[in-house]
Amino acid sequence: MLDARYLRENLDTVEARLKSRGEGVNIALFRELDGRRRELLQQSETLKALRNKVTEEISRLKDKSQGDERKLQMREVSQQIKGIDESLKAVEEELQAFLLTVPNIPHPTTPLGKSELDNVVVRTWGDEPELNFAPKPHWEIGEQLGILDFERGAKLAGARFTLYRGAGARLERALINFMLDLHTEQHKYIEMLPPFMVNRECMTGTGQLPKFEEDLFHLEGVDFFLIPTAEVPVTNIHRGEILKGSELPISYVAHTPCFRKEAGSYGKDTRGLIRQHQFNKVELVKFTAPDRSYEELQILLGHAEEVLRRLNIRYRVVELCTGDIGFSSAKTFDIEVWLPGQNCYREISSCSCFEDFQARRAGIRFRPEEKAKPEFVHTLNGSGLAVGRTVVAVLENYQQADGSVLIPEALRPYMGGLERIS
RNA sequence: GGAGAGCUGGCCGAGUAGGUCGAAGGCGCUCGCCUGCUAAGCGAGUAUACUGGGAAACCGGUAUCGAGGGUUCGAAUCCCUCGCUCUCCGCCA
Repeated sequence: MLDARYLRENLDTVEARLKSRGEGVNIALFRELDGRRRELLQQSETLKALRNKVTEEISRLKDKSQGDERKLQMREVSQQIKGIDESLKAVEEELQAFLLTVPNIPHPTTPLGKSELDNVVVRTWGDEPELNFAPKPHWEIGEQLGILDFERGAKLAGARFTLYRGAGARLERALINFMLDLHTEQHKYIEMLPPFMVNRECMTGTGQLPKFEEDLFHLEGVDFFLIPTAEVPVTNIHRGEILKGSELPISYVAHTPCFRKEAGSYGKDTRGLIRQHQFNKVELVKFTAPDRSYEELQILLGHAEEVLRRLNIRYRVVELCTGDIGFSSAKTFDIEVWLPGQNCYREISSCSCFEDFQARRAGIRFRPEEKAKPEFVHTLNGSGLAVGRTVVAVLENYQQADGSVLIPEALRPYMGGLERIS
């Protein structure tokens, strides 16, 4: 959410910069609501000041009957206040509803562009595997090895659900443990295991609501949502809190399943593990002081990249353009992993700086100094990594001519020493 | 699911025959004094948001005692609804 006061004072700039996302802002609506709000607020507060004053006078009267006349007047005033406050509440709700649908302002360095076609490749790491045969897509490898069962996954739940079997299930679990150990032991993140369903406040805090409700699974009977990413519960850990400046940056890592309806992506990536309704992800989340956030973004990105380096899988880092960054993001780098079976790069991580956008929605602040005024923190997060897609990358990059798959060395300790799935 | 207790400032904790309570007191913290150092001691200060004025320092107003509503001239204090925490019983992984 943008700061109403900032918006009031910088309407034109904000409008121009949101335009680069391909988003229009209803400036006239904002002006009107904001103006009406302040007008009503002043009316209400003036009357309340009067009432408080008279009320205090009444309380000081020794002869109680003397106050009767003023009580009658104040009854009138209270009625007026009530009426004004009702209008005020309505206006504030409208204003809030409006502000919650305005996306974040892209960082000035975020490349201008309309779609993913305008994203910028920042760097590429690693080599393509030398495969002197026609590489297969992971769904063929997985089915032939009997470690991925798409048909039975569909039987259990439906399309976009997969049953992992044997070494496949183990591989998923190995990757989760490998990533968590890397981030906690080497990168010094604190491991968290949050609830997998959250309330509406959390979803609003990180920006999924109110605009993207159709992408979320909602439970029947209770107002809970299944989390689409650990970003939601983990960022909301500090919702409504004032942190100490000295404890920043705070770095959390969490593995959770993620649940997404994938509405609007019918027919896309229908084969294999790429686009599932449920998938595992290891997520990195940081809370930082505003002046450190972009440094921390580079660090966080590096931590996510490190997973693929250790697995020795080729990837590239892409900087998303203004037209492609997410609703809450000011700047985003995607990590795209090379998939020989599909002869393309696929997103495996998305690392973003949200500046104070989520912090303002969720009320996450810090005191720079012991007695200083609280300021909003900056929040960041990135996948470190999407586990299902990492399985895809391992299967496709480590496949052998005979249909077996080598286990990357870094993973072998997590696979009970297994060197090859065959 | 049943019965009960509770939710006050960074923390602990007063405060119900409604009035001067943003809220005693303590701890913590900050600054100053004192003191070879530290500790102890002494003094002062120590919430947040919105809003008006001001270049600013700052000054004023309003709101906030889990959340929302009600009664009242006036509510931390009374009434209602909801949330959360805790204890006991039942059920269950």
